[in-house]
Amino acid sequence: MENKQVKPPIKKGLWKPEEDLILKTYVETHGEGNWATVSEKSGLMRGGKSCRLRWKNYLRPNIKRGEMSQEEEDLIIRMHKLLGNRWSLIAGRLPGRTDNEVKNYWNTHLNKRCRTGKRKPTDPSNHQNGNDKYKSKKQCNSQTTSSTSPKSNPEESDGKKKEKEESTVTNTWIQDAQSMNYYIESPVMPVCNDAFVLNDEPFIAYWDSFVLFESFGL
DNA sequence: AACAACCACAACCGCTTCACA
DNA sequence: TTGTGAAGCGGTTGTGGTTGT
Repeated sequence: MENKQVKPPIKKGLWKPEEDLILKTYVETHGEGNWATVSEKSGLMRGGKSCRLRWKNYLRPNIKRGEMSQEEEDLIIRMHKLLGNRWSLIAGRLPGRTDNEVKNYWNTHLNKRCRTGKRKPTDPSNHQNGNDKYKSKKQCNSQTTSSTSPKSNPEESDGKKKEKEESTVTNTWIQDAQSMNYYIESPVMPVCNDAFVLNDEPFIAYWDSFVLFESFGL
């Protein structure tokens, strides 16, 4: 009974800089993947999930930190209208941004604004100064931009989910799009928005989201 | 100065999906 | 085809800084 190996307790809570350094060094040396062994072999007393999340959201190269630009913000709003809470998909269209960051930003900034119908003024100066009440708080890991990892291309693996979501996502998107004055034009897309329903089935549900995005010029 | 309330963000949890034997 | 472990995802909670009283 007692010969079971007692696992060391998994550490939780905020990551310390030295832990970041250990994880970063380890992943840069050995590569991503197999997160369960990363925590063991690196000596970090963290769960594999925690390591993966920390790497993905903060330590990975090309992570973009700091305030969202007006363009990014608009994109999030528009895509959320189309896709709902598909944060990984939305983040996939924002180079350097993570799903967690997009989700947090939505929940803290955009959600309430959209609910109240207010929009942030487009004045760029407002962007630098506005809402930076807490800006200096946690900006320790600033990096520059680039693309997301190729492995987790959410748009490809997303086909199966679509059917499940079609009732919630697609039923209103045309109305939303129209209300936002989008003009949909695509080689494979009928010009008339009303033509998206085939035999009671929303036509859009069978599309790859890529087509959807391209159609909106995103 | 002290404390409570508020806010933004980091991290965790549980479920789902994927990959592979 | 099926079982299993790893990875991914989204919702929720925790943490710590700022502001107001």
